[in-house]
Amino acid sequence: MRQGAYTVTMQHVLTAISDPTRRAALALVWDGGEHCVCELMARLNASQSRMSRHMKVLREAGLVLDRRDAQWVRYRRNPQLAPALVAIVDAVLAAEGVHERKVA
Amino acid sequence: MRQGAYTVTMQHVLTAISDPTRRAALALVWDGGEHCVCELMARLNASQSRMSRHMKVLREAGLVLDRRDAQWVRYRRNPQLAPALVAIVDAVLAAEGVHERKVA
DNA sequence: AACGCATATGCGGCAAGGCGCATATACAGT
DNA sequence: ACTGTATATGCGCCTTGCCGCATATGCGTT
Repeated sequence: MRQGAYTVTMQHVLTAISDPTRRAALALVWDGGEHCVCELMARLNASQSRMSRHMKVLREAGLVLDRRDAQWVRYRRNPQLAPALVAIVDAVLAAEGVHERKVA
Repeated sequence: MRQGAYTVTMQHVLTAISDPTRRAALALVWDGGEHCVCELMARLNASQSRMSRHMKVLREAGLVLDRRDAQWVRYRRNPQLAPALVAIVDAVLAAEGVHERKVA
């Protein structure tokens, strides 16, 4: 049945966005564009293995999709994400966005 | 400054709702009423120390408030919670609620 | 085929989190 | 004061999670 699988996904989503670095990566990818790991590494000041692993978690939670493009792997927001889960991500990113305005 | 403190709270909130038992407890308390630990224990089938600790995490995240009432401690939703954080909780609880309808 | 760049992953260490058990604390009733 | 009920917490165990390092893999260039 779907119910069980869904609850697991929900749990995965929450676990995924509970890490600051992953939230930051998600925020970058949430613009709808494609971003290679090297870009995310640079912008988030994260090591290669660390970044790669974090993206894996986001991917396995269903939040992002990845695509091979020559030597790069492009990550992008998953457009098929269930609306209820999109709502969660939007709420979280919005809550973080509230402050940075002050700085910017 | 407030910004740092807020980000920490945000992190606390996400950590708090990342646990299934805590989400369930939050859902119960989210009705606006007061609930003693014994009630939550019974309804969530959790041990006493486990329930008490989980509620402590929710309290420290600012999600709930507690009040002594004779031998009981009544927990309730925190009405002062920042709107941006309320939005997160609402989104999460709504996402979970989607399924239980099928069962009920 | 050899090299270089980009990404993924096995491994080990270390810190954080959840739980049960026992105990402490708070309060009410007798 | 003593007992019973309700809740909190110190402690130790065990699991999970994050990270760096080293290595493997995929792909393009020469």
